[in-house]
This record gives sequence, C-alpha cells and structure tokens, in this order.
Amino acid sequence: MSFPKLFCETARGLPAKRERRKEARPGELLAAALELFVEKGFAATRADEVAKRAGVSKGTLFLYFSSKEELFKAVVRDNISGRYPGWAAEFEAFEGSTADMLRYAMNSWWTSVGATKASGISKLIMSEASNFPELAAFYQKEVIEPGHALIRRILQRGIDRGEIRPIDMTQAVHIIMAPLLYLVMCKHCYGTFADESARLVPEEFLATQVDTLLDGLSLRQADNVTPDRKAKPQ
Amino acid sequence: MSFPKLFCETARGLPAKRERRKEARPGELLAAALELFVEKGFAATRADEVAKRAGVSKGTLFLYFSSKEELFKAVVRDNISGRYPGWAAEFEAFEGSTADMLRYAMNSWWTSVGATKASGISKLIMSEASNFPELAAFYQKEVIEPGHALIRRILQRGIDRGEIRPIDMTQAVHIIMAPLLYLVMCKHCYGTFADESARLVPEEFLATQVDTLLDGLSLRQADNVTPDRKAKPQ
Amino acid sequence: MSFPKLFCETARGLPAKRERRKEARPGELLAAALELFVEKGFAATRADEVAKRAGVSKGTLFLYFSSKEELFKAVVRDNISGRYPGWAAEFEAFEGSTADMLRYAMNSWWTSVGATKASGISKLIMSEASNFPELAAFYQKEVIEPGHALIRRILQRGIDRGEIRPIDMTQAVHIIMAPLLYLVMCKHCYGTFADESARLVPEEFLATQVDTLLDGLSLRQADNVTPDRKAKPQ
Amino acid sequence: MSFPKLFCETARGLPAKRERRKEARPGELLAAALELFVEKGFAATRADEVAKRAGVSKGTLFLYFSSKEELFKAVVRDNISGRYPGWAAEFEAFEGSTADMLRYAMNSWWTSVGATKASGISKLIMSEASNFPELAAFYQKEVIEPGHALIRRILQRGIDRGEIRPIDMTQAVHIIMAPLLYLVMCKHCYGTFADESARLVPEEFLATQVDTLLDGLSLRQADNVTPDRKAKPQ
DNA sequence: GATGAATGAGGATTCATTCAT
DNA sequence: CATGAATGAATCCTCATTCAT
Repeated sequence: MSFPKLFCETARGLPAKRERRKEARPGELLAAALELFVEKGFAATRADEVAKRAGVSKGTLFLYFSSKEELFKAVVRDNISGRYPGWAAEFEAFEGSTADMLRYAMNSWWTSVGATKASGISKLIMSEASNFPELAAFYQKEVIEPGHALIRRILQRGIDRGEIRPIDMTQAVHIIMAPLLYLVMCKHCYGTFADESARLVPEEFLATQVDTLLDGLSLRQADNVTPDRKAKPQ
Repeated sequence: MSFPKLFCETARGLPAKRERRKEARPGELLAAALELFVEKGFAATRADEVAKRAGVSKGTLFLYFSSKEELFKAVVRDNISGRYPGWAAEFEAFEGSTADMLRYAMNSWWTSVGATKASGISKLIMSEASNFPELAAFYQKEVIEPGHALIRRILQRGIDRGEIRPIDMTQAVHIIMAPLLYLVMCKHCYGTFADESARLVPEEFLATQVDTLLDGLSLRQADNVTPDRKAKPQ
Repeated sequence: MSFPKLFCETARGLPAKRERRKEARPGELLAAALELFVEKGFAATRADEVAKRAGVSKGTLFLYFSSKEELFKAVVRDNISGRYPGWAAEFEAFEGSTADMLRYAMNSWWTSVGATKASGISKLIMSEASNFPELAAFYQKEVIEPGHALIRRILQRGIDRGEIRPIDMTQAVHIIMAPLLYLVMCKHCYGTFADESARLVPEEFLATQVDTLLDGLSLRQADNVTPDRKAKPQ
Repeated sequence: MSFPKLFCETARGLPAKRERRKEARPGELLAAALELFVEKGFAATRADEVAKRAGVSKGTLFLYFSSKEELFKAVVRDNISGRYPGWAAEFEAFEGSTADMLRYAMNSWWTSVGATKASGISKLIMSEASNFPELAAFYQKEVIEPGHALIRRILQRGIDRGEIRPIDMTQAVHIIMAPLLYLVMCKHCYGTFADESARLVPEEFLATQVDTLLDGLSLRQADNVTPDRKAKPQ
C-alpha cells in the first residue's frame, strides 16, 4: 500500500491530498478552529466548518479531538505560549525613561500580540470563560498573572527612579491593563460595531493613552510650553 | 379542591395557575431574561427557561415579546439605554468641576449599571456580537453611541471651562470607556479569573482611574512641570 | 342590569358595542370565517383572526362553536342553500333553443354563484374535502347531485328537440361541469397565480365555451358563412 | 451481532440502520413526499413523517433537501415539469392530425400525470397556493406556463394546417385545460364525492371531450350547417 | 355571557457525534 | 486512517383551546 502512494507522490510532484500532511493535521485543525472560534464564538462555530477550513472531513476532526469542547481547550492551550521570558529579559536591560519604557512595552505588546491572531485568544477567553472555567483558570495563571508581573516591574522601576509617583501597585496594574484589553475587544468586535467616526487607530490610541497615563488630561500652565502634544482641538 | 389552593396561595405565596397579571408580566420576564442572558449568553438561553424562571409558560413569553431578539432588546432598554435621558438631564444641571463630574458620572454608571446584572449585557454583546449582527447594531445605536455622546459632553464642558486641555475627542472618549469595559469584563469573568491578590475594588479603581486620568502617574514637585519629562529621547 | 343597558342604548342612540348584535354573533362569525377559510384555507385560518373580523374576542368564538372544525362545518352548511328550485322552475318554462338555454344557465350560475362568495364554498370543499369527508358527502348530495340533474335536464331537452346529438349523458354532464369548476378554481387562486397574459374573463370564457361545446373547434366550410364568431386570430 | 443483522437484511429485506445509499435516497424521499403531500397537503405533512416513510431519520431528509419547500419543488420537478422536454420533443415530431394529436397529448398526460399520484400535486397547489405564495409562483412558472405553451403549440399547428378554425389562443388554452383540471379535482375528492352513477371514466371522458371539443355537441345533418343555429334570438 | 391572558402540544430545522465503508 | 452519510436531541415559535375574571 505504501508503494503506490510513494509512486503517486513522486510521479506527480504533488503528494496526494490525503497524504500530504498527515502529521500536520492537528495543527491545521487547531489553526482553523482558532480562526473560527475567534470570529464566531464557540457555540456558533460548526465542526463541519472547522474541518472544511482545515481541508479534512468532519469525521477526521473527531478522530483527533474527541469533542468540540476538547478542540476548544486544545486551541486555547496551543495558543497560550510564553512570550514573557523574552520580554522580561528585554525589560531587565532597558535603559530609557519609564515613559519610553511604557511606550515600548505597549507597542511591543501590540505588535506581537494585540495586532496578531494571538489577541483572538484573549477575546475568546473573555467570551467563553464562564463556559470553560478550567481554561479560564489556566489562562489566568499562564497569561494574566505573568503579564501583571511584567507591568508591576516597569512601574516599580519608575517609582524607584523617581519618575512615577508612589501608587497602589495593584490598581496601577489594572490601569495599564484596561486600554490593552479595550483594544482587543474593539479589534475583535470590529465590523459588527462599525462606527466609522469613532474608529480607533491602535497605535495612536496607545500613544495617547501613555501620554495621558503619565500626564493626565488636566490643563496646566506648563501645557502652553509643550507644543508636541498631539491634541487636535476638537 | 379550593381549600388546598387557598392554603397554597397564602401559605407559600405561590400563585395559582393561570393567574392574570398583565402588568407585572413584562417586568418579571425582563428580570428573568436579564439573569439568564448574563448567566448563559444569548444563544444558550432557552426561551422556556426564561419563561419558567418568570413563573409563566413558554407561550406567555411570546405573548409579551415577539421573539427572543425583541426580548433582548427590551432587556437592554430596560437596563441601560433607558437610563440615558436621566443622566443627560443630571449632566445638564451639574455645577461642579470636571473632576467631580467625571467621578460622579462613573460612580453613577457603576451604581446603576456596572455593579448590577445589567453590566452583563455589555459582556454578552462582546461575546455574541458576531452571531447576532442585528443585536450588535441595535446595541451600537442604542447604547454605545448615546454613551459616547454623554462622555463627549462631559469632556467638552471641561475644555470649555478650561479644566481639560484640548484633546482629540474620539480618543478621549475611548480613554474614558476603557476602564469601564475593563471593569465589566473583570466582573463577569469573575470566579474563574480569581486572583485574590490582584482583585479589583471597583469603586476604588474608578476613583484612582479618574485621578490618574486627570493628573497622570508622573511624579511632579509641587505641581511644577519638569520640562525634561516631556522630551521624547527615543 | 338590563335597565342601565337600555338606558345606554337609548341615550346614546348607538347600542353599546357588546350589546349591539348579540343574536347576530353566530352569523357574523360564520361570514368572517367563510371569507377567511376561502382566502387562506382551513389550516391557515387562525381563530383569532376570525374573531377579530367578526368584532368579538377569541373566547367568544369558542362560546358559539366548540372547535375550529365545528366552525368550518357550520360555515359550509350555512352556505349551501338551495338555489336549485328556482332554477328548476325557470328551466321548466324556458322556450328558446338549447344553445340559448345553455348560455342562459351558465350566465345565471356565474351571476348568482360563480361571481359571488358562494363560489368560495366550492373551492373550500375542493380543498378540504379529504379532511372533512362528512362535509364532502353532504355537499355531494346537496349541491353536486342536484346540479347535475339540472344540467341533465337541459341536455335531454336538447336531444328531445333534435338540437343536440344523442350522447352519453353522464359524460356530457361532466363536460358541462368542467369549465364551471375551472372558473371557480381560477377565481380563487387568483393573485397567487397571476399570469396577466393568460387572464380569464369569465363571461367571455363561458360564451366561448358554449360556442365551442356546441360547434367544436374544427374548421369547416360553413365557418366562412358565420361572421359573428368571436375568434380573434392568434 | 453480525448474524442477526444479516438475517434481518436477507430475511425481511429491512435495511440495517445507518445504511449508506446516497444515490437511492433522493428518489425514496421524493416518492414518500409525493404520497404524503397528496394525502395530507403541504402544510399538514410533517417532515418526520416523510423521513419515516422513506425509512430514514428526519435529519437525513434535510441532508438532501434544504427545506420542506425545496422538497416540494423537487417533487414537482420529478413528477411534472421534468416531463415537459420529452413531450415537447414528441410533439415536435408528431405527424398525425390535430385530432389525433390532442387525443395523444391528453392520453399522455393522463397516463404519466393524471392517473398517477403526481396529479395530486395540482390539487394540492389549488388548495394551498394562498398559504405558500412562493410555491404557487414556482408552480406557475415551472408547470402552468410551460404547460400552456405546449397546448398553444398544438393548437397553432392545427390552425396552420387548416384543421382548427382561428380562435383566441388564450381562451382556447383554458378550454383545453378545464377538463384536465376537472379530472384531477374529481380524482382527488374521490371517495368522499362518491356518486357511483355519475362516476367518470377518465379515458372515456377525455376521448369524448376531444371529440366534443373538435366537433361540438350540436346535431348536424351530414355535416351540413344549419344556418338558424347561429342566430341569437335573445 | 364575554373577555383575553395563559397554556402547552406540535413541528421545522440545525448540528455534534457516530459508524459502516 | 479517513470519509461523509446518517442520526436524533435540542430549540424557537405558533395557535387552538381553556378558564379566571
């Protein structure tokens, strides 16, 4: 049975479809499922669709994942990878001001998480947490807590350097988190919530957010002195 | 047969079957629907369940709301957008500083929406928007847009009074919205996302948030502006 | 209780709605039901609608007719009245040719049955016969059989007068019936089967039908002699 | 476990569950649907019933026909409009007289439609057209219009050959249609409308009908035209 | 008698899951 | 291993009928 198969593959230059990527199957299914779960939610994603997008039959999907729930869990686990060690190292070595560091951190997050499919996982978790408490706990431990720790480190460094006023750390972390989560939610509810006039440009939003976070919205005399603020009066 | 019924009614407070309470029904159904929608999501909430929780039969539900979607819309109106006129009036009459006004607005929102089950609606919409575009559009039009308008009014008043520096209004609105949505998401992923140490006390968070929003996190000496804070060496 | 009622009626000149036509109720319900049954069929006619069109509540409908089926039966029975004795007398006295008699009979039928709501009963019976065999039998006996007898009488007279060639009477009766039933069905499926170009003008159709019935479609030399034929070439 | 199954299959002819017979299904479902639609009408036929009669589960029905309406359309195509191309071809090639052609056409229709369950479709449409306008439109376009076109072709050929006198085509078509519809209605109100003495023998009725259609009922002497027959004394 | 609020059985359709091939 | 035909539980909504007022 293997001979004709090989013959097939070499003769045509293309492996027969069914054989082409036998080992890649789970990965392709996970990728297809991620996209669809993010797009439509867990309940609304049909097994049929996932299978089709992965280029296999519905039966095959259940060969690899015993149920839709198991598929969902696998998708989430598969996508919560640790990008944190790399960031931690970068932050350890960072030498600029806290303002720059926050800007850098947020842009970094946006570039490597927020703007990518990975942000879909956050959206997915938010949406389906109550149906998958076990996964939510997992996410909390693997993603949220380490993320908070990184933010805390940046803030603590700012306080130590005298750039940030002493503040309740827990609250400060949430204050930093809020706009990030907001961006994720905006991004993934896009299209359905289309209000052109209020559309968010993430990079600009993050920059403005950092400025505001550091200096506030209040008008002060000194404001006249700083022409580089991005305010576009009304 | 009449005796047990009487007994039943008086002793347990259970209504007899086929009781006619036309005026009370909508409210009871809306309350039941709110609970269930928030608990289980729109799609996963079965009409029978809503009816049962409201103490009526399935048919009765459809007597008052022509479809599940209409029921949802009614829930939204009953719990969120129905409050806007009142807020708008209050804001019109408000006489304090912008800082006070923001605090007041946020607390108001927290008390009457954020802290109640109604906040679940926002979470729900985030989760299911893509599956029910018509509901998403309704929410956008009935909740988001008027909500943004209210925020814009507060900010514009602050600018007019010289308390807020001129700023791009669209972004500013999002900056105000972010922590509110964040609270909602935290609240409704609660229990699953339980990190005791990082737990948020909403009222405090909102207060801190307003302070930060207005004055920033940066350390200043007696409100002197440190010029080099504004340099962007990057 | 009757005193205030009377007072009411006389004082206002209009009887209170509920009182106005207590005895007319069944008739009004039957009339409304006839219209709706003919329009939409038995199954698709909602009790609610019948009641509303009759100006009463749904409950009242069931006060007079114990079920929708009973209402239907009552409608049919109510509308199958004997117009036959009158026709039989007219035919007895008729003195013209058979051709004239057929024309007269068909026009008579069209005017007093086909063009009126009464034809709806025929349509109704046709449509629902299989669901109401008892009614169908009733209709057969009360309407179809006497109708056939009338037609048979006309034809027999024609044969006796030497105007009609001897023919199997049973078949001839059906040959006369067919266009009548056809008209009824066309009339009542009108609007749904709208093909403007093929629209039937009943009076013309009946006239042409009688001509054809008597003289046929075949081309004969004699045709050149008869300029009053209604043929509109192509 | 395999033994009883085999036994079952061979002994009773009952298929094992989950038998895969993709090619046979549509036909079995269409046959079951035709029977049930004719027996009970479109609205009253439940999808489960069709499936059960075809020996499959409800789900399978919807695997082959996306909705009950589509199932109905397929039944119509399978039983009526699907035959038109064949008829059209036959008529194109027909070489006999118009009388023979009409006889042939009517017998053809009777044999393959009128005498079969398919004729129930026409009765059904008459009954339910107003409730399912889309189906009525479909029937009009797919069955009635092409059917009329076929008849028109026969008549036009007769005129062109000088066998039929020129006549308004629209009316002529209806004159041909009437007895066909009449047969259908008689057939399907059968049993309920049983009047033994007046029972119709369709083949004879159609033959007589064609004769009458062509030559009329009038008595003629050696085919001489009696001039006073055409006077209209009224 | 009259009302109309309440009931709940009934039916089309979807889709995760199974299993014969 | 892979397939995809088959299954049937699940759910929204309708509407004839009931019955408390």
